[in-house]
Amino acid sequence: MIRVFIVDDHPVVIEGIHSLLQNEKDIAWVGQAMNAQSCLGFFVNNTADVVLMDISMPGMEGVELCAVMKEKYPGIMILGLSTFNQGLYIKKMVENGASGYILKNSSKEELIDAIHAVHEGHIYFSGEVGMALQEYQKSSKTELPVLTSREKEILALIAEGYTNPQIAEKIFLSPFTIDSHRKNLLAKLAVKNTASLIRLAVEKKLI
Amino acid sequence: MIRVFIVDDHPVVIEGIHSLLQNEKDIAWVGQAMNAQSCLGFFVNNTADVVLMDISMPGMEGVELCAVMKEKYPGIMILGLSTFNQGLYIKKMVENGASGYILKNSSKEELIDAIHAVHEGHIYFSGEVGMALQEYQKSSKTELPVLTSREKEILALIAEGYTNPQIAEKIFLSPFTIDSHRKNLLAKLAVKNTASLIRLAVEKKLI
DNA sequence: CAACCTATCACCTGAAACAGTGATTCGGCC
DNA sequence: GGCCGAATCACTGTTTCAGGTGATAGGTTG
Repeated sequence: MIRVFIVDDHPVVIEGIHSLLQNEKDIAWVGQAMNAQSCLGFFVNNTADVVLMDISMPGMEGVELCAVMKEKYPGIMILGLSTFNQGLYIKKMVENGASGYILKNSSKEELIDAIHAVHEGHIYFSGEVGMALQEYQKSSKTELPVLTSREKEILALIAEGYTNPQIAEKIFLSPFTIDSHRKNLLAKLAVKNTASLIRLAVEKKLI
Repeated sequence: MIRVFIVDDHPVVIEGIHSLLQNEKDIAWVGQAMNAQSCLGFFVNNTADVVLMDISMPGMEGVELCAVMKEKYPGIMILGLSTFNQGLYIKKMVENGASGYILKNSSKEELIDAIHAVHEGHIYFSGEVGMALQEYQKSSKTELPVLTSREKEILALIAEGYTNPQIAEKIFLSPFTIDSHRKNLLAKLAVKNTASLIRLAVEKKLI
């Protein structure tokens, strides 16, 4: 028997999901909350196996609530729930401990599949969400200028915290050369200092 | 009928999985490869629905092969397959387009569940893998010194590419003050220059 | 072969970052 | 009330970075 709790600020959604799950033999409805506070209040004296959680709520964001819940009760599996279908949000939810993510307009079957999957400890994304996530990952990589292998090498060393003289010594080149490559990196990636350079490099996974 | 292809450099694994899937009514075994080249060769004139792919292969890494395959044939779903259970690899696979990840010692049921899930476009991780992934995400956040709100604010502005004088002007403080905060950031995070600072900040998601 | 890109090296100047030291104010806490 | 940390400001050096400009050598390719 899987004990399910739901957090959503839309009563309609709570009702809808409640009725969808009503006749499921192995799913028990243990409670509901319309905001983060009352959700946290519930879990002081109660528990659940799976929490369906809206990511867009007033006050505390779903993302934050997710992190707090996982911190306090690591055993409770969280299934993200939203009308949104945006890669960024989904990624953040997973980074904060959610075990899955489905859209509110999912079919009954999808909902129940997802609840079972996360309850068993799996990570599960419904089809549409999975697509969006991969699309997002993809888009965050494209449209980048091509760096030469030397440039990538030096970029990596800069990111490691080495200065130009140190890099020069390390790879047996003149400090002037390192400086040239560094300037080319700034120009190619259209940034104006080391800080933006490294940020871009890490975010676009160039290193 | 789901057409399954497998890439793995261990014949034993290919055989094992072949026999596991042999009696499945809705799964068709369309071929196998023991390295990235022969895999790519196969898909020139053939296709499949799901590719089971080892992530640790000699020559081209599974991670790279995954990226190439997804680039050429976005419709083919890739299911990572390994004896490893390390968050970093798993994350990289997903970033490169894999739709799921299971361990080679998974049960028959898990394997078949996973194939169905990714075929339907879902993203799916088996229990052990999901745990490892979340554990990894978690570990990448802990053990960090506490930054004050001012420090976080200035860190964010540095990451945006602003210099000390610019930040000073922006938040109405003396450039000396910004410099102090900056030094505190370097000290607290135990790094020695902007490059390492920003790298750490992005990787640990401080900004 | 000429055009082009890469990788290399060089110099100069000004701006920014880093290192060290120290001081004041303000608020929270025992 | 005294202690502590956060936040602010200040000065002085030294090192590093950024911008500009230019040169040479080697490989690719039309």
